[in-house]
Amino acid sequence: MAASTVSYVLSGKRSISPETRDRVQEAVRVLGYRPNASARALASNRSNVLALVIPLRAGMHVPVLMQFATAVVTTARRYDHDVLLLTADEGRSGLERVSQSALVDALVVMDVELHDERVPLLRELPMPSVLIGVPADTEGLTCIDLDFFAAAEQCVDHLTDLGHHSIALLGTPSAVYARQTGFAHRTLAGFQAAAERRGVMGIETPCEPTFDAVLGTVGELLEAHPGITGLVVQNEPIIGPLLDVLRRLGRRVPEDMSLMAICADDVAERQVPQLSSVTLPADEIGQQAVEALIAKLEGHRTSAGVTLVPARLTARASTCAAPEAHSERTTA
Amino acid sequence: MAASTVSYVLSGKRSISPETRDRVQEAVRVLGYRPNASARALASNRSNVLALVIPLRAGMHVPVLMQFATAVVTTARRYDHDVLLLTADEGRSGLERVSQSALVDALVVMDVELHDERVPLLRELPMPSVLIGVPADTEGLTCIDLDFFAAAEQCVDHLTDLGHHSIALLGTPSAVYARQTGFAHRTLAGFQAAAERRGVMGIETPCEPTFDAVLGTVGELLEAHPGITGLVVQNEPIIGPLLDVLRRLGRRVPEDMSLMAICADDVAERQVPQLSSVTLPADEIGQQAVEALIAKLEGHRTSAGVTLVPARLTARASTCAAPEAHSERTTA
DNA sequence: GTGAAAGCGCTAACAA
DNA sequence: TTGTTAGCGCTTTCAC
Repeated sequence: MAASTVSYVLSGKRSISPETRDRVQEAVRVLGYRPNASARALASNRSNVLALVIPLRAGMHVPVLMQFATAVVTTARRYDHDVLLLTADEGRSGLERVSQSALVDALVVMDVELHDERVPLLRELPMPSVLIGVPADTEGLTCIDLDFFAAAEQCVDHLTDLGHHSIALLGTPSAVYARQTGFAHRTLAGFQAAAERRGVMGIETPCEPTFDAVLGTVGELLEAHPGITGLVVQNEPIIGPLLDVLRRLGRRVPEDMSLMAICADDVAERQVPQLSSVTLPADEIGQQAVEALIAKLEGHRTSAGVTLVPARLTARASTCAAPEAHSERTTA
Repeated sequence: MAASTVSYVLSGKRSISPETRDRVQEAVRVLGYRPNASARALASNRSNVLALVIPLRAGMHVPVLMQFATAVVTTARRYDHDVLLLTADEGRSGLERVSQSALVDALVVMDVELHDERVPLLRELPMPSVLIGVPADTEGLTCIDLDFFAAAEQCVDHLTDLGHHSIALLGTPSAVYARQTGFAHRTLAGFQAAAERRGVMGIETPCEPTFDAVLGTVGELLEAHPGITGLVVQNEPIIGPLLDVLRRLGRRVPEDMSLMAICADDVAERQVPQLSSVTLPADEIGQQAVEALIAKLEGHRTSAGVTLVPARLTARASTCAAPEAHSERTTA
């Protein structure tokens, strides 16, 4: 019984007679044998580890990140890979380190900015990568993300169809826009485009995730634009406070104010009233990211490029027809 | 110039003449040389990777987990280690896999239950580990956690000192108790012990993290025990809804109802009013966990055993003297 | 203070 | 279908 035979039984890379296979498997079981990961990686030039770069920066909402991370780890395990956790604060050097030392076979990069300094590096690295998010120049990259442009459009369309003429986007904290984070920008663009296309007034404002900030932001917003009857929120942590603030301001949801969110379904359903929303399918995106990487690793000729997961809107209890009193036409 | 010389320059494991050292470092810089991680691990029997087992189970609050994870990664990097992310749903087999294949050098295990099935395994594995959390039998283990017993005691003492005689603990979701998660149990025990010691009435109830659940739980609680004037919350996601519910029920904080939380300081400070709290120093705990592991890896004779980070209470705006109207003595 | 050489435990090409 | 063998790229002992 040669060592190579064992190796081949375990990897299935060549055909083995049933008897030998069984004998090997039995021995493996009895001895509790596990191949040494480093030796295997050294010999095969594959570590079977993926790097996941998670942002730990201002304004990122943690539960969503965790949902991505979970999906990535779970999917990676399905393809017999492990996941090395990198924080974005190591920046370029972290990516260089883990790829040049061959610690990992491939990279999943989250929280991509429009002009992300890591993007040129990713093009050069001798290693496949997938971005969760879309930078300005996607040449040579594989990106996957929710179609935030369409998500915002659908929100505006839904509200406009209900007769709302004055709509606001309550966005992410301003730091996120300042960094030119892709998803926030694409949402904003979709919102503006749809408002213009539908001929309704669209106002945008960032919002920090504290109760006072929500109170202040919404207060000023409604003071400056009293005719607003529809709100689109892309900022998970403020959803709770926002509902509270609207109550305090005497605006009932949805009778006086229709509310839409771009967030995970379970978050939308947990609110009172349940929110009409465009779902942010973190599981699906994380899974697709890993599957794209695995395909690349296996040398499949994958059509690189940008994959946008279609936006799916679910109408729930937080949106209804615009109140008559406010339905005089207002144009942008 | 022998390969070994380069190795020694990089590791500093034997003295090198300044000239050779400089020459090597210059060459490394120019060529952008990085040692191959697998080869290094194979030869040295050290992967320089730690495993972090993160729970993704019912009732765990995500931002806190992320804070732990960040602290672990950041600290690990300071000691030149990387972090492999495991989810708790792989259970024992995940730990066996990464340790027996020598993928990692050591383990950080979070979300430990009182009778955790992984604990016996950790004792047997040929690899150091640190638990964040404390199981029932800590023989041979290294554990680190906040002193939740003392945390609860301090909350009760603070409220009792302010003249409150009837106090409730609004705990984690019941699934967390059902799993006998260590931190929840120790908090409960500390709450009961302190209430008894101080001769005040202590009522405990779990609470699910939805608005309706909070409304229901608190409603029933105050109906059954109208004399309650002090609340201790160990359940971060319900803090916002709870403040809202109390407002709806016409109980002002702190005039009618004093409120204490066991949570991260920034969470307490973000509320309106700012909450008196015992801090949950996830950074500190995560950092200490990694440092304990590194010490073990370096063969330091570390006093294994349980390290409880002392509870630190900060009084803020959510607690005050018990209202006169309710201050008739009530005993348990 | 430096170099030479023997592995670390696998995989994969080559032989049979 | 199986065995033999040459590395993979380092670290570390041993010799100088």
